Amino acid sequence: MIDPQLLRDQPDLVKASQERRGDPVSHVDEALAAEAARRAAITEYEGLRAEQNAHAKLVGKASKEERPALIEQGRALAGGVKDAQARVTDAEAAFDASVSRIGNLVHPEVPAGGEENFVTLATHGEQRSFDFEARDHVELGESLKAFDLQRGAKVSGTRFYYLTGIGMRLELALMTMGLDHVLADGFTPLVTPTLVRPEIMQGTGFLGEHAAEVYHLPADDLYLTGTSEVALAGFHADEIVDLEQPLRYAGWSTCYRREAGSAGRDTRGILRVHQFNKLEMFSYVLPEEAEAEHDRLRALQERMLQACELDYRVIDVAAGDLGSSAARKFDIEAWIPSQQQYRELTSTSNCTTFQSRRLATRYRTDSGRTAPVATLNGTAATTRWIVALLETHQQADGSVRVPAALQPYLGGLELIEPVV
RNA sequence: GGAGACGUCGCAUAGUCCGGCCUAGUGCACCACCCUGCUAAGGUGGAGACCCCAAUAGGGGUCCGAGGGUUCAAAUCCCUCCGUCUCCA
Repeated sequence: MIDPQLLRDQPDLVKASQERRGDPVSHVDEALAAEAARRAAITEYEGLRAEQNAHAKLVGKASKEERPALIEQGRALAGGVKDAQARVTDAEAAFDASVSRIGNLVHPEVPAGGEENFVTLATHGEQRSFDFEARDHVELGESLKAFDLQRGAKVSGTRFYYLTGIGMRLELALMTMGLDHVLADGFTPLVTPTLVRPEIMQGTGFLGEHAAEVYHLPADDLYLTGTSEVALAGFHADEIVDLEQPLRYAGWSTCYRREAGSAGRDTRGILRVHQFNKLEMFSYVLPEEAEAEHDRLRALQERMLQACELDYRVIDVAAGDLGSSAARKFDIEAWIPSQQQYRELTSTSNCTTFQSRRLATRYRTDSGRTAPVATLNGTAATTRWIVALLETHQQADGSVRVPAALQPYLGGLELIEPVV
């Protein structure tokens, strides 16, 4: 949620941010009007309520003879209070709906424009190509018996798969290597719930524009999370946390995504699937430390990609392609030889205080007040990395070389060979 | 799945039967000061979260797991939900 104080004091700043996102600027004035209406309703209600409180006290102290008349007066007051309270409820709901349409204030350095207007911050490696016919990850996966797509579809439908044999081991190796990286960086590892209550889903912002992406279990009114970011952001909801040291968590969980609206895209293989595993970093820091933390998450991600000997670029995602909670987002995309293009392997977002404001995660300032914390998240490893790994390290004979850093996680295995 | 108990301002508890004296008491912890020759004891005072108005001070409202209801008035009565615990299966 955007800071209402900022909205009031510097609406032009918020409008400019909306503009850069390509979102309607008119939402700002609408939210301002709703905010004013809300405050007016509250002021009116509180005045009436104070009057009623004072009157009720009189009744309590009144003598038997005086009571009937006073109670009669109280009855009249009660009606007014009830009406005023209903107006407050409505005004707050309207304000809530209105303000939730406004995205986080975009960081000044974020490039304007849409998906294609990203800025490349760094590249690493060489966009590998081969002097033989490169196989795509599906072909490799099948010959290595790393996954089984047909049976995945048979059992669960399209975009489901089994990881089999070396594929299953590769995923575990990647996740475990990621875990070792985050542990070395001081993150506390967590296995998180993957079913969450509506208010947590709502609070983390995933029921906004991407509501159709989320699986819902109506019988229990629970949502399946598309990332452990949800459970990690909810972890300290309604708490005042101590940020003497940053709070850093790494959540290991299965993720579920409906992939609504992506019909026809990446239908081959395990690039875009309904279910996968992910190790997700999540940091709670002081607002002034958020940018440094963002760089820290990105640096860890780069170390992971480098350990896997992948070719990649880091992009500064354009304003129009940011999630509503993110002020800035860096994606790291690995080179996929069969596609001759970069594909996202990690993403890290600085949500500043936007996410924590709705979830009511606060810290104590030096002056003793409470203030919303900054939250950041970033991928440490996911199932999708297998795609880049297989394709990048394939060899002419169809075998796949295991990067040195990953070998210890596969019992020292140096080469993955086709199963005949 | 069945039966029951419980959920109070950081922690622990009182209050709930019988609505108004609850502006939610007490202990511990916390902060400031006093006293004390000293990592102790004692004394005095302060202190919650959220919101509104004024914006220096201050004033007001909301919050007793959550949400409804009854009432002039709800921590207290009623309903629904959530959670914790105990026993049974």
